[in-house]
Amino acid sequence: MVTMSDVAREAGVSMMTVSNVLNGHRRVVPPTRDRVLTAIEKLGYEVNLTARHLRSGRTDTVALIVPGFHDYYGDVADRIAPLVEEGGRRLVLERTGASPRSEIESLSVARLQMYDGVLLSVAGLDRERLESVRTKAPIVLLGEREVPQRFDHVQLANEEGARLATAHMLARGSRRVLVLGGAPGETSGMASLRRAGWETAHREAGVPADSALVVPLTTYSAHESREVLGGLLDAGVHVDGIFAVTDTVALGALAALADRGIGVPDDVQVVGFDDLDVGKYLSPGLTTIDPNHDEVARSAVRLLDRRMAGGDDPPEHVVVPVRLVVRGSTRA
Amino acid sequence: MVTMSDVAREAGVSMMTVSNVLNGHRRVVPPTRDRVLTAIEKLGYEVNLTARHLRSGRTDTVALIVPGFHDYYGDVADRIAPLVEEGGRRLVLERTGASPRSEIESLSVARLQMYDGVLLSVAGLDRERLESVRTKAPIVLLGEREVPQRFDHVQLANEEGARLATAHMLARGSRRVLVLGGAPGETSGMASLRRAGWETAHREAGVPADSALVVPLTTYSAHESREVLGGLLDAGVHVDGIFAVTDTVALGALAALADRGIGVPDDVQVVGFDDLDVGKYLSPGLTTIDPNHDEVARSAVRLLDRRMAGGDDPPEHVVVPVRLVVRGSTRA
DNA sequence: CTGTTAGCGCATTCAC
DNA sequence: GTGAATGCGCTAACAG
Repeated sequence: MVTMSDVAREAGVSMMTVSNVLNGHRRVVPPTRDRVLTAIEKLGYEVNLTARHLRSGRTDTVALIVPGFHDYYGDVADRIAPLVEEGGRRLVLERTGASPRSEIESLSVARLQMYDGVLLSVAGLDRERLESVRTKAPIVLLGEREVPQRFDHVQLANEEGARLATAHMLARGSRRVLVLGGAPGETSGMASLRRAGWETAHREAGVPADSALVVPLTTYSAHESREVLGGLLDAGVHVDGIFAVTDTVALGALAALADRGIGVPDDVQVVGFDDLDVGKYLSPGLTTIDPNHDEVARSAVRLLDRRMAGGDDPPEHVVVPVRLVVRGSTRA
Repeated sequence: MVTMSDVAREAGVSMMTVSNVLNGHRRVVPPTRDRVLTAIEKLGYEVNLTARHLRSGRTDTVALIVPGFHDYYGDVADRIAPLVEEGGRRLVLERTGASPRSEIESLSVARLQMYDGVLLSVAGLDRERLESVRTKAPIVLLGEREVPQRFDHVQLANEEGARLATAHMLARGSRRVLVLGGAPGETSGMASLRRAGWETAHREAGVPADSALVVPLTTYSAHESREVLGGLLDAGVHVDGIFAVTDTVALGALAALADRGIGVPDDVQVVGFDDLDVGKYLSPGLTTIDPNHDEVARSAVRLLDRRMAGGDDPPEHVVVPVRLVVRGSTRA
C-alpha cells in the first residue's frame, strides 16, 4: 500500500504538505502543489479514510438506518443521497434487521461513531428502544411512530392525509368507508393517526363513523390485507369505500375485491397512502396520498446538517404536508 | 470518550487483556475476564471500530453497491444481510448514483478499503469502467451485464427464463409474441440474452420469430413501456402475446392494454420477469419468471466468503436457475 | 495466561 | 508557506 509518506518522499516535501494539498486546509503554492499532484498520480496514491477518521474524528459519511432494505425507504433514500452528497458526504444504508440483538447493535455507540450523522427510520423500533439510544451524535428520526421529544423528527401529515382520503370518498357518495389497517383507540403511531383522520372526515361530513369499520392489521402486507378484507366481505360486512392505510394494503384490498367480482370504483371506492409507482399502472389507477418524499428528504437532511454543524437549537418536529392524488379507484 | 486504557486501569489489567476479552482471540481466565467485563459495564465502554480497523486491517463490514436504492436489489439485499451476518460481519448498502463521478468514487481504492468485501451490482456500469477497477480486494459482481473474466460473477439464467416464458405462451396458442425490452442483435447483456431466449423458444416450437416484434426500451420503466407498447398497438401492430423483460415493463404493458380495452389473457397473454410482489395482487395475476433471489444471495455470499478467506481459486461465473410462475395473465 | 513494545496512516499543533 | 513532532485507539508480535 502506498502511503502519504511515500508521496511526500517522491515529491520531496513533508507529509503535511501532501495532506494540505489533499484536503485544502492550508494554501500550498502552485509549483509545490503540482509536484505533489504528480507524485500522487505516479504512485497511484489514495488516502486511507480509516486513518483520516481516527485522526480527525470526521467520517464524511451519513447513515440511513432502516428496518429492511426492500421497504419503501428506498425511494426516500434515493432522494436523500444527493442532498447528503451536496454537503460533501456520502450516504450508506444499514438495516436494523429482524432480531432485537442486531437492532440494538445498529444503535450502539460503536456503530454510531462510524458516521458524522445518522438518519434513523423508527418504523421498526419501539419507544423504549429509542430512549435507550445513548449518544450525543447527530441523529434525526424519520417515521410515523411516536418518538422521545429530545430527538429531531420528520414525519408525514398522517391525520391530514387520512382525512383527505376519507373526505374524498364521502364526498363521492360512500357511506360505509372501512379503514383497513387502522388502529382503534390511541392517538399516536401511523395506524392510529390515520384512523383519527378517518374519524375527522366523518365528523366534518356529518356522517357517523362506525367503529366496526376500523379493521386493524398486524403486518400491513398485501397478503394479510387480502385475507382480512376477504374474510369480512365473505362474512357479509357492508362496505362501499375502503381507506387502506398504505398502498401495499390497498393492493391486497383490490385483489380481495377482484377475487369476488366487486367493482372498483362503482361498488366500492378505494384510496391508499404512499403513492407507490405501481398505483399509476393498475386499472383502474389507485387514488392515493402522495407522501411528498422530496420534502421528507429535504427536511431530514436540513435538520441533520444543523446538528452536524454543531447547532444546539431545540429539537424540531417537522410534519410534512401531503396531498391527494386522484385516479380511477374513486369516482369522478 | 472512554477508551480501552481506561478500562484496563479500572480493571487493574493491561490493555491487551481487555482487547482479548473483547475479541476472544486468546483465552482469558474467568476471574480476570469478569473484572474486565465489570469495568466495561461500569464505564460504559465500547470499542472504537475505526481504531480497530486501522490497526487490524479488518472492518467486519461488507458493502453491497447498487445503482440506486429503490430498485429491485432491495429484495436481494434483505436476503444477503443475514448470510453476511452469519459470517460475523454486517452489510451496508451504497449507491453508485447517476453521475459517472460518484460511480467512479464508489469503486475507488479509498472506498473499497472500508470493506472486507464488496458485492457490486453491475447494472449501471459499463465494461470499461469495470476493467478500470484496480484492486485485489475481494469483489463479487452481481447482475446481467457482461463482465471481465477475472471477477467472480453471479447472474440469472436470463436466456433460459426468457425461453420458458415465451414457450409457455407459444404452447398456449400465441403466435405473435412481442418481446418488450428486448435488444436486437448481440448476445450479451440482459436485454439481448432475454431476446435470445425468446428466439430459442420460437425455434423449438417451430414458430417463426418476427424480428419486428423485438421492441427495445431505453429506461425499462413502466412509463416508457406503456408509451412504447401503446404506440405500437395504436399503429395496428398485431400481437397476441407479450414477453416483458421485467415485471416493471410488464406493469406498463398491462396498463397500455387496459387503456385500450384489450383483454388479458384472452386477447393477449403477458409474462414478466422478476416475480415482484405486486404481480400476485394484480387481476389477473402476472405470470412471470422467479429470479430465485435466495440462490443469488447464497451464491454471492459464498463466493465473497471464499475471497475474503484468501482463496485464490479461479474466478467463478455462477448462473442461477430460474423458474416459471404461472398466474392469470396467461391461459390455462 | 498476561504484559510490553511498537506502529497502523493520517491530521493537529506548534515551530520556523 | 512548509516542516517536525506527536498521538488518535487499538491489536500483532513477541516476551515472560
